[in-house]
Amino acid sequence: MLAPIDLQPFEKALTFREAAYHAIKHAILAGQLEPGKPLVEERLAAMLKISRTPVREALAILEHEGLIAPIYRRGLFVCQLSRAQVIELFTANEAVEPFLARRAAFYASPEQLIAIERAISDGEASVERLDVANFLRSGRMFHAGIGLAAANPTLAQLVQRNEERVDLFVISYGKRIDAEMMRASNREHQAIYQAICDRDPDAAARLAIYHAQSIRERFAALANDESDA
Amino acid sequence: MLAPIDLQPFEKALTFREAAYHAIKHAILAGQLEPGKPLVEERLAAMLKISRTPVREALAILEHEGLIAPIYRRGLFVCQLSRAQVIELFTANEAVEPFLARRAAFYASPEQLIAIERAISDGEASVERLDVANFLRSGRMFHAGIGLAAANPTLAQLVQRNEERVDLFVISYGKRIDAEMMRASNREHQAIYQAICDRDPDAAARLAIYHAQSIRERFAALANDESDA
DNA sequence: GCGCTATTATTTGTATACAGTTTGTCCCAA
DNA sequence: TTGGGACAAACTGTATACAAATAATAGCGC
Repeated sequence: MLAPIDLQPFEKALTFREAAYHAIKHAILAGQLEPGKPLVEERLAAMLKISRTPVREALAILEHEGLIAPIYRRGLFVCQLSRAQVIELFTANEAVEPFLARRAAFYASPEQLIAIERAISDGEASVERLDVANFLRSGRMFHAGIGLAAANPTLAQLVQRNEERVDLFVISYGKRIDAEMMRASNREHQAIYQAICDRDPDAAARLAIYHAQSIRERFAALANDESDA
Repeated sequence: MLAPIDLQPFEKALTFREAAYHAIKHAILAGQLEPGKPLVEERLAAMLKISRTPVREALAILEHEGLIAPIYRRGLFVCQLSRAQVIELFTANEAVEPFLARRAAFYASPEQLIAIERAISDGEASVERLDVANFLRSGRMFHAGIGLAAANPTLAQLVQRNEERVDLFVISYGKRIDAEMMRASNREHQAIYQAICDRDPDAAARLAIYHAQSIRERFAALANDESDA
């Protein structure tokens, strides 16, 4: 329990702060640091084998991103999003994703298309292995790829952060994500990708809206199954 | 030169970090900390009469928001946005603002309408006094008001941050903002406000698009006057 | 045995200390 | 006078130290 977080994969970071930021974020999104659980600074520092100072700076950023939440003098906790918050995120995505998909259909370079395709393949591979964490990660890669291809860093970043927060919700509430849900999502990704390859902005935008809406419906159904709020 | 930043107005903040965050951000957006100028941690700490630790945490967040940028081992600098970056911000706004305006026309409460109206009045008062900093601030208040009324914190926050970064550009490049520009912007704000009051979502969205586009054109013209990139 | 209070342990929020790097300056030589 | 190198100063990035506050625990009375 002392070293589940590894600094190694992020050593490319110049500063300990960046390394801690990526490592902690990764641990959260991989489900290693569970929503609702407290994050003890000293423990994280020990895991990363650094001092509390850069850890605190990383945590300040993650807090600002909405992945963790503080209670004054009591500590930080991995966020547990409410259903209403997730709905709100999806609403935001419904505004932004079609815009990005449309632009991606205009601007995507061959390399960017390959990156998107790779994310889709990764997602499909995850279904077979029932690897939910990797499925979510591939979804983030897909949307990040679209964002990059759309040549609008601001909105791309927004979508990426939204995806992360949605995934956090899935991690806490969505134990029962099944293969069929994953396959449906992958099919929609594939369709968007195809429209972008075909340089068909209208289709890309339309499919992106459809994807955002059907994801929302799938998740609403899933959340309704849970008894609590 | 030792105490231009006052911690006083933000003492409501629980932590020094929050106070520093707000104070530094305020100083940047008020033009007291000029774009391109270095931010020395110890100096800021001295100005705020606190230690470097909470200052650094605040700076980490501001860096993440894109208001300041670091050069490794050389220091932090108030961002100087390029014209391309600003165009990109406007493009993002053109996607998001109509969405928010439309929703505001649905959901705005009477109190929220009053807040929006107050922002407009504040902007109009700024024209008379040729107070650019306050004009910009009132613009941010206006868009923040729309965002709040639209009941979508995620997108509202995005627009607010975009506005801040745009204002940063204005501060560095837009010395020659004239009364006519300010008046045109105010007129467009007024029109959007009216549509929201009339509960006319389509008009609100249309006027928001028009506003975003015409702002972009005004700024493009302004930036083109400058010789440098 | 159960509830209440006092004490101890953790843990945060802030300050200070220290090491390494970069920048600027001064001096000397060509 | 100017170019280069050593030295000094300033500043960042990180670690450690400390105080205040909260949570946990033990002891006590009933």
